[in-house]
Amino acid sequence: MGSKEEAVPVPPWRKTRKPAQIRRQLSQDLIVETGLRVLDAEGLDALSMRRVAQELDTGPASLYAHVANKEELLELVYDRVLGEIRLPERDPSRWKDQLRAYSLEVYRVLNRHADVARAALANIPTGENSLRAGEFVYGLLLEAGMPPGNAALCLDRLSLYLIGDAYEGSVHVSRLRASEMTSPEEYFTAFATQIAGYYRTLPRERFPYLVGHIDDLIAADGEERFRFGLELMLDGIESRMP
Amino acid sequence: MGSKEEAVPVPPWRKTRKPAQIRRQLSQDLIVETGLRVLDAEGLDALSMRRVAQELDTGPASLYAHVANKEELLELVYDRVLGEIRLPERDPSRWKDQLRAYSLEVYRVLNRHADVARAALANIPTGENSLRAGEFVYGLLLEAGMPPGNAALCLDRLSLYLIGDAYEGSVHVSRLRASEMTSPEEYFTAFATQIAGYYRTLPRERFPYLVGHIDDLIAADGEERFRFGLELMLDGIESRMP
DNA sequence: ACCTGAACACCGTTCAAGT
DNA sequence: ACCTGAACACCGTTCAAGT
Repeated sequence: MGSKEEAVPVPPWRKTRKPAQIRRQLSQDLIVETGLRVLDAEGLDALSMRRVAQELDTGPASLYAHVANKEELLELVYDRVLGEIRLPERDPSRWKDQLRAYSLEVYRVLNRHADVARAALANIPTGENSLRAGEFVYGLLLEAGMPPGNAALCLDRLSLYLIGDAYEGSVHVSRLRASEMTSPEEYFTAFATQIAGYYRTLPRERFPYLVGHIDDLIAADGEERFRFGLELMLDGIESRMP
Repeated sequence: MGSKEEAVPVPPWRKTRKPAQIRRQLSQDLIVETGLRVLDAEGLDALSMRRVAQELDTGPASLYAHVANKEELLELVYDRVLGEIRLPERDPSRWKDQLRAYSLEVYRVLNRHADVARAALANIPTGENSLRAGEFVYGLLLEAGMPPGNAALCLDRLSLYLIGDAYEGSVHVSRLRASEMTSPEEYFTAFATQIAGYYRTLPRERFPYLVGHIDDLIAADGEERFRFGLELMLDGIESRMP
């Protein structure tokens, strides 16, 4: 009879293959969750079907029972992230403030999961949470009195701006990841001085304005740029509000 | 002695390897040109180092003598495309018209090489032609009287808008390519009716505004959307012009 | 300096076979 | 219905060897 001692560890040369009856309990949610974890930790380039499967202790083929293909997985991950967007009660009398707050909320959510924007722009989102956000913005513009056609265009262009900016930001995040730097600030200053150094080597007679204003060109950081562009759009929208 | 007849075709079982002396005459320009050709014909997904090498009748390793890696190749292809942008003489008294015309020119050039935008947004362009375009816009804004800091932000945001829109367009082009449709118009109507059909299945009580205005939401095509967003930005810029 | 074949360490997806 | 191993047809990049 065996003793009641602690179980002996499995010897390393034994391939501890679980019996076929104990199957992995996969599910779409689990796969999406795992995908997001890989995305957050190591970026879009690391997010492969094989990698997600590995993380779930199975082979890549197993995923295809729950997800049509990689594109669908990315869409699902993206919509999961959009679920983090918190929306207030609509108040059309304060439409501009609310649109600004909404945009900053999206900015923060997308930047929290840097690389997800790289997946977003490549697809036409029709997920639950994407619709929720769209309904909020579109409803706000209509209730504030904008004609439906113009409101549709405003929604479309604002969304493009939010995702486009996040995409650009994600490029920097993946460069930060690739470099050995730790803080975003360190990366930002390193990047800015690198650009500035390059600009200083340019022929002044061909690019007088760029070379002459290097410091102005690299002054603003990502969030300042985002806010400036956002105000450009909001002012443009305002001037089309009856 | 051999006859003077027509040369006999090479038998298919003979591997007609050219003698090692006749080396391929590669060059960076040739590689970039070939890359662009593949991109235009079959899209970004088809543009691989191996494919370009194949097109040039050589192995993928040969490219690395002229190009650091795939990223550099994409940057070079992108800047080659930007070289097609034609710029007028700057006339600051007509800055808004000129900025509009410039934007439409960029729109057309980027859409002519659909997928190149997908390569652009992923990199920080420092090429010759990218600088040329930047100098034009920045100089125009400065000469029109805008303070350097604001002009830098306007340049940055306008560029993001142009590339972001082109990127979005390229997604549709690659879907058009994947489908069996021939004309962009056919694709656009198919896409619009598909979206409309999907929206009609949504629960009305949760998304009243979106479901209630389906036709307004899908009415505008790509260029209309682009122009609307452009005017939003130009108006915003104008209101910051002293 | 430029070019090459072979190799390395990866991909997404399919398919027949299992439960 | 769900899961699996093996295979297919691809990737980008490196490296030692050639000229």
